[in-house]
Amino acid sequence: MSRKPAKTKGETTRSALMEAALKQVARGRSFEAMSLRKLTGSVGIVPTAFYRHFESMEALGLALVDDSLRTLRRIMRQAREGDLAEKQIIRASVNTYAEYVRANPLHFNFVLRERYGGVAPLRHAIRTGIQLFVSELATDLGRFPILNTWNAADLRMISALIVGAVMETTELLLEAPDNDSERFDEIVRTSEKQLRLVMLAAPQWRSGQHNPA
Amino acid sequence: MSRKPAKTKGETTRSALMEAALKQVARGRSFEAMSLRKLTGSVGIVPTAFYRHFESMEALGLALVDDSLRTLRRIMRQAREGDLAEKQIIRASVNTYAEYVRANPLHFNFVLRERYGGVAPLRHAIRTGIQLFVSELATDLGRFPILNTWNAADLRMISALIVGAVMETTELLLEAPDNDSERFDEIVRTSEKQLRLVMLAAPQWRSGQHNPA
DNA sequence: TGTACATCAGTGAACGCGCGTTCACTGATGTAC
DNA sequence: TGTACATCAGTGAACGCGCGTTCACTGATGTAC
Repeated sequence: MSRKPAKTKGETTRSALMEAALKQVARGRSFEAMSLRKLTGSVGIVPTAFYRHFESMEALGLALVDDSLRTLRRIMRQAREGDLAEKQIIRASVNTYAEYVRANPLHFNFVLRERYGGVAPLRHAIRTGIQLFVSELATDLGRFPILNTWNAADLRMISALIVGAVMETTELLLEAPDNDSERFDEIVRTSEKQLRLVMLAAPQWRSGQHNPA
Repeated sequence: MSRKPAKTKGETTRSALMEAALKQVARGRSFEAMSLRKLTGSVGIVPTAFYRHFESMEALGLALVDDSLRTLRRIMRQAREGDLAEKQIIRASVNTYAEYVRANPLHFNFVLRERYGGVAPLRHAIRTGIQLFVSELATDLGRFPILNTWNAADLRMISALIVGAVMETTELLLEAPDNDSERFDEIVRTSEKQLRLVMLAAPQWRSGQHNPA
C-alpha cells in the first residue's frame, strides 16, 4: 500500500463533479448557465450533496480554473526545458503542444471559453493566468539568440502575438473531429508556418523604425 | 418631413431591447444567461410585450449578430477602399480600426464574447462571419506587392495570424477605460508593431522552406 | 373633414416548472483506547 | 480484537423565487372611403 491510497468516496465524487462540469462546457454550455441540479444529477447524487464538496458553484468554477491553468503551466515548463539550440525547435514545439491539447481537451476548452464567460471571478482568474504566460514567454524568448537584443516591451509585443496565434490554433484543434488526423496535421502545419513567419522577421526588427520617440 | 420619418413606437422599443441586451453583454453577462424578464424590465415594458418584437430570445440574439457583423463589414469595406500604395498603410489602418472600435464598442464586444458563448446558433453565425473576414482579408492581402506571389493557403495562413492579433488587440481596447487615452495609444502602437513585424517577414517567405512536400 | 374599421404595442393575471438552499436525518467509514 | 464515538457523504422533504409563456384585454395610431 502506498502513502497515497485510493481516493476516498468523497474525493471521487468531487472530481466527478469537476469532470462533469468540464464536459458540459465542452458541449457548449457556458459555466454561468450551468445548473447545480443538473450537474449533481449527472453524477448521481442529490442536489444538496453538492455542498459537501463545494461551497458554491463559483467555488467549483475557481477549482476548475486552478486545475486548467495548472495543465497549461505544465506544458509551458516542459517547453522551457526543451533544447534551445535544436534546429527544428518551432516544429518540435508546435507538435508537442498540439499533442498535449489533444490529450487534455477539457482543460484547454474550459480556459478558452470561460476567458470570455459571464462569471467575473473566473474570467479574471483566467485572464491573470494568461497574462502571466505572456510574461513568461517574453522572458523565455529573450534567451533566443535572435531575440536577445530586444527590449522588454518588444519581447512582450511578440509574445502577445504568438500567444494570440496559439490560442486561435488551439481553438481549431478543439473543434476538429477527434478522428480526423489529416485535419489535425493541417492545423499543426499552419500554426508552424505562422510561427516561422513571425520568427523570420525577428533578425531585421528595429524597434522604433517607423516610430521614433 | 423626410421619406424616412421618425421611428414608430414599435421600432424604438425594438432597438431599445437590442441595445439593452448589448449593454448587458458588455457588463459581463453572457447572452445565454440573460433573462427575458430583466431585459423587458430594463426598457420599461411588461415581459409579455417582448413577443411583439421578437419570436424568442434566440431571434433577438441572431438580430444582434446580424447588426454586429454588419458593423464589422463596414470597417472592412472602408479599409479596402483605402490607398494601397500609402506609405504608412499599417499605421493608418490600425488607427482607423482602433477609432472605429472605440466608436462601436457594443458590437465588437458582443462578437468577441458570444463567439465562445453557449447559444449554438449565435456562436456558429459569428464563427461563419469571422471565417468570411479571414477569406476576404486573404484576398485583399494578395493584392499587396510583397504578397502577390503567395499561394492561397499561405495567404489564409497570414490572414488568420493577422485576424487573431487584431482580435486580441480589440479585446484590449474594449477593456481599456474610456478616458485613458494613453493606454489607448499604447495598445494601438503595440498592434502596429505586431503587424509591421509580420509584414517585415513577408518578402523572404518561402512557403515550403522547412517543409518540403 | 369625418367616420368606421384594422392594426399594432403594451397590459396584467395566471400557469406550471426548475431553480438554489435550509434542515434534520441516516448509515457507512475511520479513530482512540 | 472489540467497543464507543466522531466524522463524513449522501438523503429527501420542503421553502420561496424568478423564470418563460398563455391568454383575453385595452387603447392608441393608421387607413379607406
